[in-house]
This record gives sequence, C-alpha cells and structure tokens, in this order.
Amino acid sequence: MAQGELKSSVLNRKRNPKSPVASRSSKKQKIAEHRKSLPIASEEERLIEAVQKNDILIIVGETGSGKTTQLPQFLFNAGFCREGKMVGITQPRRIAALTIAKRVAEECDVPLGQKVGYSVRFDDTTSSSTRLKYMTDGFLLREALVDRLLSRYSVIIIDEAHERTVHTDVLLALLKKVQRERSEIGGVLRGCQGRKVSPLKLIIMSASLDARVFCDYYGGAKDFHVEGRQFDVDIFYTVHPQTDYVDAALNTIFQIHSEEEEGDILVFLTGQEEIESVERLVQEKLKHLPEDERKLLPLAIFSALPSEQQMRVFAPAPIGFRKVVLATNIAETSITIPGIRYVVDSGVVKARTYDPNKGMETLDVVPVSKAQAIQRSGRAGREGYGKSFHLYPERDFWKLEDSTKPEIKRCNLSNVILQLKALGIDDILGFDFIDKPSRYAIVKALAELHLLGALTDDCKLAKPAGEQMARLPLEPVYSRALILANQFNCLEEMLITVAMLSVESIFYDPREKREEARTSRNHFVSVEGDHLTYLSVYRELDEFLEERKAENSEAKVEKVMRKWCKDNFVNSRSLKHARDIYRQIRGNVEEMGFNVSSCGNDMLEYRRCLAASFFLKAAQRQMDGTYRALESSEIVLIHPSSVLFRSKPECVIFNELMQTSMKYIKNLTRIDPLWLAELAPHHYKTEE
DNA sequence: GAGCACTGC
Repeated sequence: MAQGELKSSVLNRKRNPKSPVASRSSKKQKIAEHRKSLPIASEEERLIEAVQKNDILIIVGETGSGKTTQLPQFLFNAGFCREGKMVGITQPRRIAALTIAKRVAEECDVPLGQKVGYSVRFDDTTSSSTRLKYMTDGFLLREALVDRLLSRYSVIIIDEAHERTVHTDVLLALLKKVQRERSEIGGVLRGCQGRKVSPLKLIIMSASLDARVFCDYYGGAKDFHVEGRQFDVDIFYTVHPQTDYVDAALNTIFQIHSEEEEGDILVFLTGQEEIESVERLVQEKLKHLPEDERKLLPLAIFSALPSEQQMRVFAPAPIGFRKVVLATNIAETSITIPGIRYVVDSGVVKARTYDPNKGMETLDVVPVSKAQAIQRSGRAGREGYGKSFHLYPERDFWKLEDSTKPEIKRCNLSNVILQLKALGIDDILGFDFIDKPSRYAIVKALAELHLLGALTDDCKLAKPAGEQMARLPLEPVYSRALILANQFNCLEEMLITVAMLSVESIFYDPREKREEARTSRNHFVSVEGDHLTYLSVYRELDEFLEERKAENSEAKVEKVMRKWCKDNFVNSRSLKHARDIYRQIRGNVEEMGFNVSSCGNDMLEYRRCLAASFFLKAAQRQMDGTYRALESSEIVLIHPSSVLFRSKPECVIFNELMQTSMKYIKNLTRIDPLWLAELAPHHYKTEE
C-alpha cells in the first residue's frame, strides 16, 4: 500500500494542470489510442469467442499485453455482466487490484466504484452497480465463505496465477469445484439471497513458462496466447562462477557506471543487512574515484524500510547522477521503479520454508528459479531497451529450477485447512490441489487445529469455536487466543496483542542509530516480555492520538502519528496496519457476541491467558542458558530483537520459531512453568 | 546480537 501511495504521488506531480475540458477530451483520445495499440486489442473477437466456447480458458500473456485491463472490458461489452452479474478479477497483491481498477475506471470514463471497482481488505470501493470487480485473491476466498457458489459472478479471472501464492492455489481448486457445482445446479433458484445460479466461466491468466500445468489441471483446458509488449533486454552472464556475489555485484555496478549509457541500475540482493552493507561499500568505493566519476547514488529498498525512505527510490536522480537501487525481491513484482535500464541479478533469494515436524520456519539463501531470473531481467525493459547482468555463468542458469516451489508446499497449512473446512470441504487429504502438500504437512496441521479446539475428534469443524476461528482474519492460534481471552476477561488486551503480532517490523533500528532507538523505546519495555511491550506501544500511541483528536483534522492526526512513530523509532506503516487490524477484528468479535472487556492492571491474568493460548510454543531455559522448545525439543536461542534477550527467564511462551543463522524464538513472554499443566492439561499433564 | 516477499467479508 505504501508503495502505491508513493507511485501515485510521483505521477500526480507530473500531471499538467490544463483546463478541465481540454484535458478531458485529449485524455479520452489518448486512452483510446493507448487501448488500440495494445497487443490484445486485435484479439477481442477471438477471445470472446474462446470464452463463449470454453468454460475454462488459460490465457498466456507476457507483461504489457493488456490482458488484465482489457479482457474484463471485452467481457462487459459481450454481455457477461447482464442481469446484475459481475466479472471478478483477482490479483495476488492489493496494490495491483487498486491501481488496475483505477486505470480501467479511467478507460471506461466512469467514477471508480460505479461500473468498475476494487475490493481489498480495509478498502472496498464497490457498489451495487459494480460490474467489473478487481480484488485480491484472499478477498475472493473470504467471499466464498459467505456465498459458496460465488453466485454474483458470471466470470472469474485469476490473474498472475503463475505466482502460485497459497491463496491462488486454494482458489484454483475451489473454483474448479464451484464451477462443477454451478453447472450441475443449472438455473435452479439457489445460491446467495436466492439468486439465479448460472454456469461460471473461469479464466486463468499466467506468464508463459508453465501454462501446461494449468491446462492439465483443468482436464486439457484450451490455452490462448497473447503477445506481450516489452522492450528488448540483452542478457549477460559471467564467464566463471563467482565465489562472492556481493563483490561481483559491486564490480558490475561500477563497470556499468563507467561504460554504459545513462540509465538507472537495479540490483537484486537477498536482505536488509546485505543491502545496507553494499550501500556502504558503494559509497566507500566512490570516495576513491575522480570527482567526475562519483555521480552514482546508491539507494536501498526492502519491505521493513519506513515509507519515507522507500519513497526515495521513486524520485528521479539529481541531474547527471545515476541511481543504483539495491533491492530485495520487493522490486521483482511488488513495485516498479521508473528509470531502470540495467539489472544486476545476484541469482539468489531468501526463501522461507516450513518444517511441520519441528513447527519451525527457515529462512535460507537459495538460487532463484529460471522464471525469477527472467522476471528480474524484464525489469530492465519497462521503458526502453535494457541490459541485464546475471552474476553466474549461463550453464548455471540452465541448471536452475523452472519455477519457484508453490508456497502451499512450503507453509504451515493450519489456516488453509481451517478455511477449507469452513467452506464445507472435509476430505482435505483427498482434495484436488494443483500441487498437493505432503500428507505429513496436512496431518500435522489437522492435529494442530484439533489441539486448538477448531476441529472435533473426527476432524469436523467444531461449533462454535471452529466457525468463529475461521471467520477471523488471523492465524488460527491467534483466533483461539481471542476466544480464550473472552473467558479470561482480557479480550481488549488480546485484540491489541494479536493485531500487533499480525504485522511485521514494528520497530525499525537503523544501524547507526541502534542505541538511540533502544533508549528512546525504553519506557515501553516490560520485564514480562514482548507482548506487554507491544501492548504499551499501542496504548501510548492511542492515548497520544486521543489527546490530539479533538483539536485536529484526520489528516493532521495521521501526521501526528507519523511524528510520534518517528520519535519513538516505531514503524508507522506497521502500526497503522495494526490499528486497522484491531478495528476489523474488534468488529468481528463484537458480531460474534463477545463482550470486549479489559483486565485493567491485572497483567497476571493476561499472561496466564497468553500461556493458555500459546501453550504449544513454550520453551524452558537449560543449564547453559540456551532454551529447549518443549514441543519439538529443539535447542533454541532468544532472538536479539526480544526485550527478554538479556534477562533469560526460566520459562517462556513464544510465537515464532525461525532458523536463520541460529534457531531463534521471537515474541516471547515470561510464564510460570506450572501454568502449562494447569491451563493445557490435555497436552502437558502426562509429560511433566 | 538480527529481521525475503505477499495477503485476509
């Protein structure tokens, strides 16, 4: 979201203030010309015919074909939105849903939210007159919980299916089932609010590499190829394998800078630490160059970076300067940086995997896939001819995996399975996933859901707990915590806690200000642990804003909030997100009839509730000062970001176990070890 | 003594 705001603010600055009438007609003309020039424009008839003849169509089209903006308009014109029906288009990212919908509304010359709208979490612009609805795939999944046949849609388009996010994969399987059910019902009055249910058209849109996978999955579905429109990118490889890609990246950056024509450089690296170190190395190296060769401006971008600093990569470099943007994967698909003409690909990426046996996530540096390498190169050809430098030999490229392993095979499945159960799908092991997760991962997730009380002994959705948990947009273990907090009379505190635990990077410590950051945040810190610390961060900001709300406008409150966050070294984007989540889940639990009560100053009761909620993740200190995670028996360390890093209490509960350089536990609170047997007897009594 | 990237009626 932050990135989207940045992009549009840059665009706005460029816009010329012409007279409204003149600009409107010339803008209209420009849009018409642009639409006509798209590769897909000449395919309208053939495409519509293909949709009419095939219930499932796989559209393969590269960047710039116009498929995402044009196809829904073609479908509208061909009558697919008659009788109040909608065409739904899903995207893996909210920023895409939002910007594409705005673009299409502009092309249709209608205000956003009428014929064309978007729906993403916290932000729904659709109305009863919306016919082309852009949304995140997660949003459509949520809709399916309410209207299982998705009866308001005549056509559903899954865009960017090749990315294979968990949400996309679940949707691909679910829609296959919904389509079958809708054609079986055929015209009988059923579905949401007694709507007439007609057959569903399904369109899967993907980049080229793996169209076969989708065609096969849908029983030999027809595929339709649309030409892309990208500028040419020359690809270069190293002659020999590089032992140190950071060093190779540095050399390549300076080689481009001294030998190539003007144009900015985008360098793909693995993470924050590496990026910050390359940034310093570039600056260091520049000092040794002659004055006139120093005009190179290194800029970092990664998701944990505060928005104000992210924004800097979007601004044009000063006259005569060349930008070199040092980025994580964030620049691969999520954001597009203007001016990039050269790409440097390290060939590696940090990838998360989940080990269901240990209940542990791992963050490893691994080689990219061919598809990723190609996607990275493509970033050099957005505005004109470009060059891409891979820091490995061509023969190594051919050894890469074709595409990245689908996320569903690499993640904790408890949430996915809870959602499927809530959708009425009981046979998870037999469910028709496009790529099946391992039997073991499924069984482990079922067992976890059972322990959390979401499933009955025969693995059916428990009533009401399982239903309630499925309704909440949270990890099942956090939903469970809210249900328990209702009984412990600390629901208010737990709502804040799980909202804060649901967002990433609440604290941001720039390397050079690490000490200052810690000191200025000292007053938040609770000796009991991270959960109470988050609670006081949230509450202090809330009180601060409350005091100032009376005298200020909403925009000013936002500004005050950003200032407060900056002063306290808190990431304002993360905290705003946490506040949005809080509002949403508070609404959810109130709808469930929960009474949001506070335990006041009784933090003992709150900590007991944390222990009761997170009993599956407890750890005990050992003689040597390391910890043993009770569930997996893994030897772990307290992550240095925890406020308990130094104090090392005897027993803690934690929310995250992740292996990076070491096995670390994060987000912890001190508990009394006796509480575990008392509060989770079904799990601990026999052991201790 | 350290944090790839997304996302949720």
